[in-house]
Amino acid sequence: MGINERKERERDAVKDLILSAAREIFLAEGYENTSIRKIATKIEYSPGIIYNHFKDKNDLLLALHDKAFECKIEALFLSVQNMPDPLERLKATGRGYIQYGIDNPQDYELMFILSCTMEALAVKEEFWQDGAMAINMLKQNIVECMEAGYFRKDINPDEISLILWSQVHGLVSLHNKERLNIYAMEDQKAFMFRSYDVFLSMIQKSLS
Amino acid sequence: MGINERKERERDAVKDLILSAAREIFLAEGYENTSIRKIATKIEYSPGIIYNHFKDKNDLLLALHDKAFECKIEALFLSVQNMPDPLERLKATGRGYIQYGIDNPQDYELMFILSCTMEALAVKEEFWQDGAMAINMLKQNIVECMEAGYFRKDINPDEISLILWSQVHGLVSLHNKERLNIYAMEDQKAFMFRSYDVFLSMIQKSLS
DNA sequence: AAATATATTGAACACTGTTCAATTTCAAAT
DNA sequence: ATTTGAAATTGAACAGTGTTCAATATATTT
Repeated sequence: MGINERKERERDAVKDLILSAAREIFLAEGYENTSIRKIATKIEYSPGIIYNHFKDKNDLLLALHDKAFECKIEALFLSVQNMPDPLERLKATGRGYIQYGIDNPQDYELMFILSCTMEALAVKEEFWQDGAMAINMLKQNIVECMEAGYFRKDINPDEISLILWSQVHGLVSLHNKERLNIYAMEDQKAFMFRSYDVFLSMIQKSLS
Repeated sequence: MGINERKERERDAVKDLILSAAREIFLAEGYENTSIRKIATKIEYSPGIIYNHFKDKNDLLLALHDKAFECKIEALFLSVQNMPDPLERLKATGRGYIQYGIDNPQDYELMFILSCTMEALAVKEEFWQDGAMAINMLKQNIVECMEAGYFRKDINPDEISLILWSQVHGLVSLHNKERLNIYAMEDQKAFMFRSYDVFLSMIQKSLS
């Protein structure tokens, strides 16, 4: 039955069309300005079509979230995978996270700030697997730092992972939400990375 | 001219009426569900009245932001003001910040996450003075820790203040936005505070 | 009592997410 | 070739949103 397969392909094509139009609008105009009607107009379909492919708007945004995780966060871990030194890898991951976060504020919001994505997961009674996966990579890296002798053996990887994640998330989100303007710095981003490096040296010193 | 003063009082009374109704709805239903019409209905006025007192919705939310800062953040610094030991004061401030943030997620969003407040300030070409004030208190506290011998003299208070702020903001915002559910902990809040204490001990050890 | 100034209204505009009966499209069965 | 049935698609409708503004009501001054 090749016909059913073709139909399924056509269905998926429309879904992809919706998603890429949504992504374009979302990146250009942000969460607040991404409307069902704008997406529908862009792909020259009726607004109703979107509800044949997604339960609601949150569900559509969750699909964008998934794509962002797939493309970017996984790429981040891949890009440092070849670094043999676990501590250097840990440091580079954080720097890459910050850089990605400030370069892609819309995606970052979707993944780590907006409630709609977590609500869409809750409706489907699903777990935030993308997030869990990323944190596991981080914890694994911390364990490797312990095994390599960089970190004491009596530390708790869960706690350290939360400290590291909170630090970089704090930096990115305060920056993206314009809260760092109160630091009258000539180069705000350089100030962030400098502070992150200080943080890293504190980690290294106190955990060794 | 007592009449003009009375008129001004009446104007302010309506403004306060709007603000307290807005605050009630905002706290109960959150940012997304706080509408001009809901506020107007609650105080039994026409929707248009709000625009006699506020430029737009962002401006109204900025007024709520100001109140939240006035009531809570200033209270936080006051509550620790009497602690003679600067390091203990610094630690307590962070703990108080986290506690306030997770106890008052709506206010926290208004102050440190939402863009609407910073946009309202930008329109008025104003500076985020509330934020700057709070960070200055923090920096002052860090300087006192240096003077008391807790911290090395060669550290940069700006960088350390950003590290401290990012850490607690990261914890609160990840928690409030449901991102910490991936840590399958029996008591998530206890895990946060435990991690914060580990962070503090790291700070203390590495900066001394 | 008339004129002025201010406060307040509520309809209108252009949007929003979502639903659903009606329509179109198209492959399968007769 | 025509009917049947199922799927895809539509677009109007509903209830909501922020915002504007001419019209109205209220209160003060002349």
